[in-house]
Amino acid sequence: MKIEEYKETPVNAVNPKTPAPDRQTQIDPVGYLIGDVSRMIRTVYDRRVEPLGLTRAQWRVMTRLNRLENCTQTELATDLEIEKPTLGKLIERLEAKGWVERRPDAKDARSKIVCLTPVAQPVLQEMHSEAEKVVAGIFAGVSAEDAAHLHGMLDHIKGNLAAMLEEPQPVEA
Amino acid sequence: MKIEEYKETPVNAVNPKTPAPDRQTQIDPVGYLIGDVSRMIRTVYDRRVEPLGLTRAQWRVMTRLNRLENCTQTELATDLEIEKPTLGKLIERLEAKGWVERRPDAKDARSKIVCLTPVAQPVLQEMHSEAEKVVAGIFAGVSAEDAAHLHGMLDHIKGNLAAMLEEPQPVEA
DNA sequence: TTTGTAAAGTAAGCCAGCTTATTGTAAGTT
DNA sequence: AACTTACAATAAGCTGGCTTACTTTACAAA
Repeated sequence: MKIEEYKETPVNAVNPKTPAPDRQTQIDPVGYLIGDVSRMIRTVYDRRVEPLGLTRAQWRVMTRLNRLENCTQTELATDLEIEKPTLGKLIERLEAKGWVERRPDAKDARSKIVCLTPVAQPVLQEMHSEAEKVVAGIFAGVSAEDAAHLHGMLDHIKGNLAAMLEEPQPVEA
Repeated sequence: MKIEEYKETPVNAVNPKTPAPDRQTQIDPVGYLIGDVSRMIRTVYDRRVEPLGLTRAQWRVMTRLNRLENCTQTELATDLEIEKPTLGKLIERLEAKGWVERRPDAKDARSKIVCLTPVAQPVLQEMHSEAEKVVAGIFAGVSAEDAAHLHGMLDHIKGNLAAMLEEPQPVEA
Protein backbone atom coordinates (compact mmCIF):
# COMPACT_ATOMS: atom_id res chain seq x y z
CA MET A 1 0.00 0.00 0.00
CA LYS A 2 1.24 3.42 -0.88
CA ILE A 3 2.51 5.89 1.62
CA GLU A 4 0.55 8.99 0.82
CA GLU A 5 2.09 12.42 0.57
CA TYR A 6 0.57 15.14 2.68
CA LYS A 7 0.59 18.49 1.02
CA GLU A 8 -1.24 21.46 2.40
CA THR A 9 -4.98 21.41 2.24
CA PRO A 10 -6.00 23.11 -0.99
CA VAL A 11 -7.36 26.48 -0.03
CA ASN A 12 -10.53 26.16 -2.00
CA ALA A 13 -11.09 23.33 -4.38
CA VAL A 14 -14.82 23.51 -4.85
CA ASN A 15 -15.63 27.11 -5.49
CA PRO A 16 -12.52 28.80 -6.73
CA LYS A 17 -14.21 31.46 -8.78
CA THR A 18 -17.25 32.19 -6.68
CA PRO A 19 -17.05 35.39 -4.66
CA ALA A 20 -17.31 33.50 -1.41
CA PRO A 21 -19.93 34.63 1.10
CA ASP A 22 -18.26 35.75 4.31
CA ARG A 23 -19.24 32.73 6.37
CA GLN A 24 -17.73 30.47 3.83
CA THR A 25 -14.29 32.03 3.71
CA GLN A 26 -13.89 30.95 7.30
CA ILE A 27 -15.76 27.71 7.17
CA ASP A 28 -15.10 26.16 3.82
CA PRO A 29 -11.60 24.79 4.37
CA VAL A 30 -12.77 22.88 7.42
CA GLY A 31 -14.47 20.47 5.09
CA TYR A 32 -11.18 19.67 3.47
CA LEU A 33 -9.41 19.45 6.81
CA ILE A 34 -11.85 16.83 7.97
CA GLY A 35 -11.21 14.85 4.84
CA ASP A 36 -7.46 15.16 5.29
CA VAL A 37 -7.54 14.06 8.90
CA SER A 38 -9.80 11.15 8.13
CA ARG A 39 -7.58 10.00 5.31
CA MET A 40 -4.42 10.41 7.36
CA ILE A 41 -5.81 8.39 10.23
CA ARG A 42 -6.54 5.57 7.84
CA THR A 43 -3.08 5.83 6.34
CA VAL A 44 -1.34 5.72 9.70
CA TYR A 45 -3.25 2.57 10.60
CA ASP A 46 -2.52 1.10 7.21
CA ARG A 47 1.18 1.60 7.58
CA ARG A 48 1.28 0.03 11.00
CA VAL A 49 -0.76 -2.97 10.05
CA GLU A 50 0.68 -3.55 6.61
CA PRO A 51 3.70 -5.53 7.90
CA LEU A 52 1.23 -8.04 9.30
CA GLY A 53 0.19 -8.83 5.74
CA LEU A 54 -3.24 -7.26 5.90
CA THR A 55 -4.93 -4.61 3.85
CA ARG A 56 -7.22 -2.08 5.48
CA ALA A 57 -10.37 -3.84 4.36
CA GLN A 58 -9.04 -7.13 5.61
CA TRP A 59 -8.17 -6.01 9.12
CA ARG A 60 -11.56 -4.36 9.40
CA VAL A 61 -13.14 -7.74 8.70
CA MET A 62 -10.91 -9.52 11.18
CA THR A 63 -11.58 -6.99 13.93
CA ARG A 64 -15.31 -7.13 13.58
CA LEU A 65 -15.27 -10.86 13.37
CA ASN A 66 -13.38 -10.99 16.62
CA ARG A 67 -16.15 -9.01 18.27
CA LEU A 68 -19.08 -10.77 16.69
CA GLU A 69 -17.58 -14.21 17.25
CA ASN A 70 -19.46 -16.52 14.90
CA CYS A 71 -21.92 -14.93 12.55
CA THR A 72 -23.26 -15.23 9.04
CA GLN A 73 -21.82 -13.31 6.14
CA THR A 74 -24.88 -11.12 5.90
CA GLU A 75 -24.65 -10.17 9.57
CA LEU A 76 -21.00 -9.33 9.17
CA ALA A 77 -21.55 -7.33 6.00
CA THR A 78 -24.28 -5.30 7.68
CA ASP A 79 -22.10 -4.61 10.68
CA LEU A 80 -19.23 -3.48 8.46
CA GLU A 81 -21.55 -1.41 6.32
CA ILE A 82 -20.37 -3.01 3.12
CA GLU A 83 -22.29 -5.05 0.59
CA LYS A 84 -22.44 -8.81 0.64
CA PRO A 85 -20.51 -9.40 -2.57
CA THR A 86 -17.75 -7.09 -1.36
CA LEU A 87 -17.48 -9.06 1.84
CA GLY A 88 -17.62 -12.33 -0.04
CA LYS A 89 -14.49 -11.48 -1.98
CA LEU A 90 -12.70 -10.32 1.14
CA ILE A 91 -13.50 -13.54 2.93
CA GLU A 92 -12.22 -15.56 0.00
CA ARG A 93 -8.82 -13.91 0.32
CA LEU A 94 -8.75 -14.23 4.10
CA GLU A 95 -9.71 -17.87 3.79
CA ALA A 96 -6.89 -18.41 1.33
CA LYS A 97 -4.51 -16.99 3.94
CA GLY A 98 -5.92 -19.36 6.53
CA TRP A 99 -7.15 -16.70 8.93
CA VAL A 100 -10.83 -17.29 8.45
CA GLU A 101 -13.16 -20.22 7.85
CA ARG A 102 -16.63 -20.61 6.38
CA ARG A 103 -18.76 -23.30 7.95
CA PRO A 104 -22.28 -24.38 7.04
CA ASP A 105 -24.97 -23.04 9.34
CA ALA A 106 -26.72 -25.91 11.11
CA LYS A 107 -29.87 -23.84 11.46
CA ASP A 108 -30.13 -22.53 7.89
CA ALA A 109 -28.74 -24.28 4.86
CA ARG A 110 -28.61 -21.01 2.92
CA SER A 111 -26.18 -19.26 5.19
CA LYS A 112 -22.59 -19.80 6.18
CA ILE A 113 -20.95 -19.09 9.49
CA VAL A 114 -17.72 -17.16 9.31
CA CYS A 115 -15.15 -17.58 12.04
CA LEU A 116 -11.55 -16.78 12.82
CA THR A 117 -9.00 -19.57 12.93
CA PRO A 118 -6.49 -19.91 15.78
CA VAL A 119 -3.80 -18.77 13.35
CA ALA A 120 -5.41 -15.33 13.36
CA GLN A 121 -5.01 -14.72 17.08
CA PRO A 122 -1.45 -13.39 17.17
CA VAL A 123 -2.28 -11.09 14.29
CA LEU A 124 -5.22 -9.69 16.22
CA GLN A 125 -3.01 -9.11 19.24
CA GLU A 126 -0.63 -7.04 17.17
CA MET A 127 -3.47 -5.09 15.67
CA HIS A 128 -4.80 -4.15 19.09
CA SER A 129 -1.48 -2.99 20.35
CA GLU A 130 -0.82 -0.88 17.28
CA ALA A 131 -4.27 0.64 17.43
CA GLU A 132 -3.66 1.82 20.99
CA LYS A 133 -0.42 3.48 20.08
CA VAL A 134 -1.95 5.23 17.11
CA VAL A 135 -4.90 6.63 19.04
CA ALA A 136 -2.57 7.95 21.72
CA GLY A 137 -0.39 9.59 19.10
CA ILE A 138 -3.23 11.25 17.26
CA PHE A 139 -4.52 13.04 20.34
CA ALA A 140 -1.15 13.98 21.77
CA GLY A 141 -1.38 17.47 23.23
CA VAL A 142 -5.16 17.63 23.08
CA SER A 143 -6.82 18.29 26.41
CA ALA A 144 -9.87 16.34 27.49
CA GLU A 145 -11.90 19.56 27.28
CA ASP A 146 -10.82 20.22 23.74
CA ALA A 147 -11.52 16.65 22.79
CA ALA A 148 -15.01 16.97 24.22
CA HIS A 149 -15.58 20.20 22.36
CA LEU A 150 -14.38 18.64 19.14
CA HIS A 151 -16.68 15.74 19.72
CA GLY A 152 -19.62 18.04 20.28
CA MET A 153 -19.10 20.02 17.13
CA LEU A 154 -18.56 17.02 14.96
CA ASP A 155 -21.70 15.57 16.41
CA HIS A 156 -23.60 18.71 15.49
CA ILE A 157 -22.24 18.64 11.96
CA LYS A 158 -23.04 14.98 11.69
CA GLY A 159 -26.59 15.84 12.70
CA ASN A 160 -26.81 18.43 9.94
CA LEU A 161 -25.49 15.92 7.46
CA ALA A 162 -27.90 13.23 8.58
CA ALA A 163 -30.75 15.66 8.08
CA MET A 164 -29.51 16.53 4.63
CA LEU A 165 -29.28 12.89 3.74
CA GLU A 166 -32.85 12.30 4.79
CA GLU A 167 -34.18 15.10 2.66
CA PRO A 168 -35.75 13.89 -0.55
CA GLN A 169 -33.40 14.25 -3.47
CA PRO A 170 -33.67 17.84 -4.70
CA VAL A 171 -34.67 17.75 -8.34
CA GLU A 172 -32.23 19.69 -10.49
CA ALA A 173 -33.99 22.22 -12.70
CA MET B 1 -24.02 5.47 -6.68
CA LYS B 2 -25.48 4.04 -3.57
CA ILE B 3 -27.16 6.09 -0.92
CA GLU B 4 -25.42 5.04 2.23
CA GLU B 5 -27.20 4.24 5.44
CA TYR B 6 -26.13 6.09 8.55
CA LYS B 7 -26.19 4.01 11.63
CA GLU B 8 -24.73 5.14 14.88
CA THR B 9 -20.99 5.31 15.15
CA PRO B 10 -19.82 2.00 16.54
CA VAL B 11 -18.78 2.66 20.09
CA ASN B 12 -15.47 0.97 19.78
CA ALA B 13 -14.52 -0.95 16.71
CA VAL B 14 -10.80 -1.18 17.16
CA ASN B 15 -10.25 -2.08 20.75
CA PRO B 16 -13.35 -3.82 21.98
CA LYS B 17 -11.73 -5.96 24.59
CA THR B 18 -8.98 -3.70 25.81
CA PRO B 19 -9.60 -2.15 29.23
CA ALA B 20 -9.46 1.36 27.79
CA PRO B 21 -7.19 3.88 29.47
CA ASP B 22 -9.17 6.85 30.81
CA ARG B 23 -8.11 9.30 28.14
CA GLN B 24 -9.20 6.92 25.49
CA THR B 25 -12.73 6.37 26.70
CA GLN B 26 -13.32 10.03 26.00
CA ILE B 27 -11.17 10.38 22.94
CA ASP B 28 -11.43 7.19 21.00
CA PRO B 29 -14.86 7.63 19.43
CA VAL B 30 -13.80 10.96 17.96
CA GLY B 31 -11.75 9.06 15.43
CA TYR B 32 -14.84 7.31 14.21
CA LEU B 33 -16.84 10.51 14.23
CA ILE B 34 -14.32 12.14 11.96
CA GLY B 35 -14.57 9.23 9.60
CA ASP B 36 -18.34 9.38 9.65
CA VAL B 37 -18.47 13.09 8.98
CA SER B 38 -15.96 12.84 6.20
CA ARG B 39 -17.87 10.02 4.57
CA MET B 40 -21.20 11.78 4.95
CA ILE B 41 -19.89 14.97 3.39
CA ARG B 42 -18.76 12.98 0.39
CA THR B 43 -22.09 11.23 0.18
CA VAL B 44 -24.09 14.44 0.31
CA TYR B 45 -22.03 15.82 -2.55
CA ASP B 46 -22.39 12.59 -4.43
CA ARG B 47 -26.15 12.62 -4.20
CA ARG B 48 -26.41 16.19 -5.37
CA VAL B 49 -24.08 15.76 -8.28
CA GLU B 50 -25.15 12.31 -9.36
CA PRO B 51 -28.11 13.59 -11.45
CA LEU B 52 -25.59 15.45 -13.58
CA GLY B 53 -24.18 12.11 -14.65
CA LEU B 54 -20.90 12.34 -12.78
CA THR B 55 -19.23 10.14 -10.25
CA ARG B 56 -17.30 11.62 -7.35
CA ALA B 57 -13.93 10.98 -8.93
CA GLN B 58 -15.11 12.51 -12.17
CA TRP B 59 -16.38 15.76 -10.76
CA ARG B 60 -13.19 16.13 -8.77
CA VAL B 61 -11.29 15.99 -12.04
CA MET B 62 -13.63 18.47 -13.73
CA THR B 63 -13.43 20.93 -10.84
CA ARG B 64 -9.67 20.94 -10.68
CA LEU B 65 -9.41 21.19 -14.42
CA ASN B 66 -11.59 24.26 -14.32
CA ARG B 67 -9.16 25.89 -11.93
CA LEU B 68 -5.97 24.83 -13.59
CA GLU B 69 -7.22 25.69 -17.07
CA ASN B 70 -4.98 23.81 -19.45
CA CYS B 71 -2.44 21.52 -17.92
CA THR B 72 -0.71 18.23 -18.49
CA GLN B 73 -1.98 14.98 -17.07
CA THR B 74 0.89 14.75 -14.65
CA GLU B 75 0.21 18.22 -13.30
CA LEU B 76 -3.43 17.38 -12.85
CA ALA B 77 -2.71 14.06 -11.20
CA THR B 78 -0.33 15.73 -8.75
CA ASP B 79 -2.87 18.39 -7.92
CA LEU B 80 -5.57 15.79 -7.33
CA GLU B 81 -3.20 13.62 -5.32
CA ILE B 82 -3.92 10.55 -7.37
CA GLU B 83 -1.59 8.49 -9.51
CA LYS B 84 -1.14 9.02 -13.21
CA PRO B 85 -2.69 5.75 -14.35
CA THR B 86 -5.72 6.39 -12.17
CA LEU B 87 -6.17 9.79 -13.76
CA GLY B 88 -5.61 8.32 -17.20
CA LYS B 89 -8.58 6.01 -16.85
CA LEU B 90 -10.77 8.79 -15.49
CA ILE B 91 -9.89 11.04 -18.41
CA GLU B 92 -10.70 8.28 -20.85
CA ARG B 93 -14.22 8.08 -19.49
CA LEU B 94 -14.67 11.85 -19.37
CA GLU B 95 -13.40 12.07 -22.92
CA ALA B 96 -15.91 9.46 -23.99
CA LYS B 97 -18.65 11.63 -22.51
CA GLY B 98 -17.34 14.62 -24.43
CA TRP B 99 -16.57 16.78 -21.40
CA VAL B 100 -12.82 16.72 -21.72
CA GLU B 101 -10.22 16.71 -24.49
CA ARG B 102 -6.61 15.62 -24.72
CA ARG B 103 -4.43 17.74 -27.00
CA PRO B 104 -0.76 17.31 -27.86
CA ASP B 105 1.56 19.67 -26.01
CA ALA B 106 3.35 21.94 -28.48
CA LYS B 107 6.28 22.29 -26.11
CA ASP B 108 6.78 18.65 -25.20
CA ALA B 109 5.89 15.74 -27.42
CA ARG B 110 5.68 13.41 -24.43
CA SER B 111 2.91 15.21 -22.67
CA LYS B 112 -0.72 15.92 -23.42
CA ILE B 113 -2.74 18.95 -22.48
CA VAL B 114 -6.08 18.19 -20.87
CA CYS B 115 -8.87 20.72 -21.19
CA LEU B 116 -12.59 21.03 -20.64
CA THR B 117 -14.91 21.25 -23.63
CA PRO B 118 -17.64 23.89 -23.89
CA VAL B 119 -20.16 21.13 -23.27
CA ALA B 120 -18.83 20.86 -19.72
CA GLN B 121 -19.62 24.44 -18.74
CA PRO B 122 -23.27 24.07 -17.73
CA VAL B 123 -22.34 21.02 -15.70
CA LEU B 124 -19.70 23.02 -13.85
CA GLN B 125 -22.22 25.75 -13.13
CA GLU B 126 -24.55 23.26 -11.52
CA MET B 127 -21.73 21.78 -9.51
CA HIS B 128 -20.80 25.16 -8.11
CA SER B 129 -24.28 26.00 -7.08
CA GLU B 130 -24.81 22.65 -5.40
CA ALA B 131 -21.50 22.90 -3.60
CA GLU B 132 -22.48 26.24 -2.08
CA LYS B 133 -25.73 24.88 -0.78
CA VAL B 134 -24.07 21.87 0.73
CA VAL B 135 -21.40 23.83 2.55
CA ALA B 136 -24.02 26.14 3.98
CA GLY B 137 -26.10 23.20 5.15
CA ILE B 138 -23.24 21.40 6.81
CA PHE B 139 -22.34 24.34 9.02
CA ALA B 140 -25.87 25.40 9.85
CA GLY B 141 -25.99 26.45 13.49
CA VAL B 142 -22.23 26.55 13.93
CA SER B 143 -20.89 29.91 15.09
CA ALA B 144 -17.82 31.42 13.52
CA GLU B 145 -16.00 30.98 16.82
CA ASP B 146 -16.82 27.32 17.00
CA ALA B 147 -15.82 26.84 13.41
CA ALA B 148 -12.49 28.47 14.16
CA HIS B 149 -11.98 26.26 17.19
CA LEU B 150 -12.81 23.19 15.19
CA HIS B 151 -10.36 24.26 12.57
CA GLY B 152 -7.65 24.76 15.15
CA MET B 153 -8.08 21.37 16.73
CA LEU B 154 -8.22 19.53 13.47
CA ASP B 155 -5.10 21.35 12.45
CA HIS B 156 -3.36 20.20 15.61
CA ILE B 157 -4.44 16.63 15.02
CA LYS B 158 -3.35 16.83 11.43
CA GLY B 159 0.03 17.99 12.68
CA ASN B 160 0.28 14.96 14.96
CA LEU B 161 -0.65 12.72 12.08
CA ALA B 162 1.86 14.33 9.76
CA ALA B 163 4.56 13.72 12.34
CA MET B 164 3.51 10.11 12.69
CA LEU B 165 3.64 9.66 8.96
CA GLU B 166 7.15 11.00 8.81
CA GLU B 167 8.44 8.64 11.47
CA PRO B 168 10.34 5.72 10.06
CA GLN B 169 8.23 2.61 9.85
CA PRO B 170 8.29 0.96 13.28
CA VAL B 171 9.58 -2.55 12.83
CA GLU B 172 7.19 -5.14 14.22
CA ALA B 173 8.88 -7.49 16.64
C1' DT C 1 27.17 13.31 -31.41
C1' DT C 2 26.16 9.71 -28.83
C1' DT C 3 24.79 7.97 -24.73
C1' DG C 4 22.51 7.58 -20.54
C1' DT C 5 19.09 9.12 -17.40
C1' DA C 6 14.71 11.07 -16.36
C1' DA C 7 10.02 12.11 -17.29
C1' DA C 8 4.98 11.60 -19.62
C1' DG C 9 1.78 8.62 -20.60
C1' DT C 10 -0.09 3.84 -20.99
C1' DA C 11 -0.72 -1.20 -20.21
C1' DA C 12 -1.51 -4.83 -17.17
C1' DG C 13 -2.97 -6.52 -13.13
C1' DC C 14 -4.32 -6.37 -8.15
C1' DC C 15 -7.68 -4.86 -4.36
C1' DA C 16 -12.01 -3.08 -2.90
C1' DG C 17 -16.19 -0.85 -3.38
C1' DC C 18 -20.71 -0.96 -5.93
C1' DT C 19 -25.05 -2.84 -8.68
C1' DT C 20 -27.76 -6.30 -10.95
C1' DA C 21 -28.92 -10.93 -11.72
C1' DT C 22 -28.87 -16.05 -10.37
C1' DT C 23 -29.21 -20.03 -7.53
C1' DG C 24 -30.69 -22.46 -3.76
C1' DT C 25 -33.25 -22.67 0.49
C1' DA C 26 -36.87 -21.08 4.00
C1' DA C 27 -41.10 -19.84 5.18
C1' DG C 28 -45.70 -18.31 4.65
C1' DT C 29 -50.25 -18.76 1.85
C1' DT C 30 -53.73 -20.88 -0.32
C1' DA D 1 -49.10 -30.08 -0.93
C1' DA D 2 -48.06 -26.63 -4.06
C1' DC D 3 -46.92 -21.83 -4.82
C1' DT D 4 -45.10 -17.63 -3.99
C1' DT D 5 -42.29 -14.64 -1.73
C1' DA D 6 -38.14 -13.56 0.79
C1' DC D 7 -33.49 -14.21 1.83
C1' DA D 8 -28.17 -16.05 1.79
C1' DA D 9 -24.59 -16.31 -0.98
C1' DT D 10 -22.39 -15.87 -5.40
C1' DA D 11 -21.42 -14.45 -10.34
C1' DA D 12 -20.58 -10.91 -13.51
C1' DG D 13 -19.24 -6.61 -14.55
C1' DC D 14 -18.48 -1.54 -13.60
C1' DT D 15 -15.64 2.40 -11.22
C1' DG D 16 -11.63 3.86 -9.07
C1' DG D 17 -7.60 3.42 -6.33
C1' DC D 18 -2.85 1.34 -6.41
C1' DT D 19 1.87 -0.68 -8.23
C1' DT D 20 5.11 -2.27 -11.66
C1' DA D 21 6.76 -2.31 -16.12
C1' DC D 22 7.11 -0.38 -20.79
C1' DT D 23 7.46 3.14 -24.72
C1' DT D 24 8.48 7.41 -26.32
C1' DT D 25 10.60 11.69 -25.89
C1' DA D 26 13.62 15.23 -23.58
C1' DC D 27 17.73 16.65 -21.82
C1' DA D 28 22.30 16.56 -19.93
C1' DA D 29 26.93 14.85 -19.99
C1' DA D 30 30.73 12.53 -22.12
